[in-house]
Amino acid sequence: MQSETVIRALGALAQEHRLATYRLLVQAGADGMAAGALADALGLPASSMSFHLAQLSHAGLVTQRRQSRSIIYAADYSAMGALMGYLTENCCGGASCAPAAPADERNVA
Amino acid sequence: MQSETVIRALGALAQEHRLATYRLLVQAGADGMAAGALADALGLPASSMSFHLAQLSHAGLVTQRRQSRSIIYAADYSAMGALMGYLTENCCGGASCAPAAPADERNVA
DNA sequence: TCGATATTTCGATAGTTATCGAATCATTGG
DNA sequence: CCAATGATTCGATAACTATCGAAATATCGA
Repeated sequence: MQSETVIRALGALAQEHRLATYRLLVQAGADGMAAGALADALGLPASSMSFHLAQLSHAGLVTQRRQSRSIIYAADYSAMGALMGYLTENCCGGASCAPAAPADERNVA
Repeated sequence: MQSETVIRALGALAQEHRLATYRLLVQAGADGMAAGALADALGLPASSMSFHLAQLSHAGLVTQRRQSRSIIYAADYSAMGALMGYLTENCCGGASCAPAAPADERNVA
């Protein structure tokens, strides 16, 4: 994982509505949730929700698929796993302050 | 860990210079590095470096101590550990996509 | 105390990000 | 094919963030 990718992922999660969105999608699991359902749940106008979903999507944190008129978003766990791996590798110099992640994709940004 | 704290930490790391700074501090370990040394290493003017260090500090990711004329910054691993814990708890609904963290500070943002 | 060194604070400016209504696009049911 | 529904794109605006020089603050050595 490259630092630019990491920065995009961190930046995507570093916003109230997007962090809440991501958490809802994690809870929803593989079924995911439609953009409109997310907007309702968070009390956001559709255009704002769409803006935030685009950020999460661009950061690779969520996937999208169309189901009839709705677009269903779902959390992409592998991206979060990669992010966790990067943070772990770059925290405590790999000796790990929190035991986690694969540990052989060592990365010098 | 509260979501506001999480957002601040994520936001602090979601910036090229600050991520690089944090990585240098992780490598430096407990000895830490002086603000000026960090500025030199990253090729940033002192005032910009100071700005970024303040963000990291405000997010609780680094500690600071004065040593004579210099101010030494060091990575605070516990904050990163807490962040990792939060992300893990809120990723895969705690079932963990990347096995990590304490796991009993369950948190509903 | 004075001058030099290390850092932070201030202030101006440029760039980025968030917000949200209106317009547009895509899909479905009748 | 048309109206309705679900979502995105556009455009304007407000808010926040980054940058960096100059000025201010703290510490040390002579």
